[in-house]
Amino acid sequence: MQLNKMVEFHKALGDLTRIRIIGLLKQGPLHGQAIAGKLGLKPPTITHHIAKLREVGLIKERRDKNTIYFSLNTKALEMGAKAILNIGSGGGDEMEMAVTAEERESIIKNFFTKEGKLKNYPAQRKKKLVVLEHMLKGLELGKVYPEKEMNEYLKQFHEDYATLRRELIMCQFMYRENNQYELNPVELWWLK
Amino acid sequence: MQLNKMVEFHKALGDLTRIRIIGLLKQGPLHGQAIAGKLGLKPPTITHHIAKLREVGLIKERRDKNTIYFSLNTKALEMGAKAILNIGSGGGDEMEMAVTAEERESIIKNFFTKEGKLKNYPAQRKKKLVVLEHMLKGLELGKVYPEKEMNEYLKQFHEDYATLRRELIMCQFMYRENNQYELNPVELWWLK
DNA sequence: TATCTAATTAGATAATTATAAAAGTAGGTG
DNA sequence: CACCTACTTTTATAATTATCTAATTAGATA
Repeated sequence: MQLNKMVEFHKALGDLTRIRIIGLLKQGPLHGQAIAGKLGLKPPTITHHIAKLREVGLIKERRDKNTIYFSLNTKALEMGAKAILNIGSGGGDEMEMAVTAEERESIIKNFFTKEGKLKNYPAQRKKKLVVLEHMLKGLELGKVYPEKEMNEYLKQFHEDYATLRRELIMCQFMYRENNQYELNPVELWWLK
Repeated sequence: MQLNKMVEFHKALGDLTRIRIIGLLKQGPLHGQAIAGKLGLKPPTITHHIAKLREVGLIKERRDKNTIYFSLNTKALEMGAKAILNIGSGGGDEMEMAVTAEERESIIKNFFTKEGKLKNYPAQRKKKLVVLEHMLKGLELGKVYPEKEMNEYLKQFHEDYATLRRELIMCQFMYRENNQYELNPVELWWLK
């Protein structure tokens, strides 16, 4: 995980109110005013904290009439919590830093054809991450993809979908559970 | 883990400089000026950050002449990181809050004889925690205790050392690794 | 003792942020 | 349409904190 994301993740948990919200949501979905009531705080404060948690992918939400039910993305919590344990083992040259929007654009232009095919696979870790992220933009956060569907999707970028699939897992952009694939929300919170 | 400790733990990790320090120490011990040099910061800044990390039990140190070598307590990191995953499952009535110094003193007075023997074992979780913590004050942070020595130590409080030993593990004040016992620095950072 | 080195403390500044009051928005209902 | 409810945005304030410079402490050595 990129260092900045890791910092944001722990910053999100480094607040008593947000920890208490997590404790509440662990027991099941709740709407904003219910959270405010249980914690003795005002609704705007809850909005503020939910936004912080959402920014790091910890919140799922479902709307019912006027009421929004917030729930905890436990998978994201788990992956985020464990990320610090593997710090430095990313095979990277040193500590990873954020990539600027310009760099990102240039990398994508260099590695993809006009038709969107992957020309070749970057060796440099930083570029690899940008390329993998780019290919995930057509997938949906929270949706579960069977292996066959995953293969079909990746084939649009390159014949060797198996390598791509493996790389996605290795870089932790996706995780696999009994042959089904899902986006890792901790790495990909920026995807809408 | 007490909620406040959990907040402090994540606050400690919610800073880019401290995450980078952890990344460095993961590779081996370093002294203050070396860390400052590698990160491009001044020594006082490193002192500041090391103090934050030490407060939550993440730093071990060894002195050699004038130089202090800091290293990472990886076990503490691991236990702290995983604590959030078990939030709410502490069997507690609700969210645990800090115990005041007065409460603590009163609980200890009630459950121990003048000679330091444990009169009976509290049922209420809050009191249980205080009692267990109290008995650990004679142990050393970072030291490894063989089972036999552990039993001897606990016998000074109660004949039924096996129950005490089990409770210490269950409440995560200690952890066991191939029949050796060690204090959990995340729970017990306040011990000296 | 004087001196050197490494770490810490004290004090100052600039940046971040948790909270709430007040105003605004968006969807649902009479 | 007017009205209600739930959430969000804006703005302000108070508290926290990351960083530095300058001064201080602590230990080792000559």
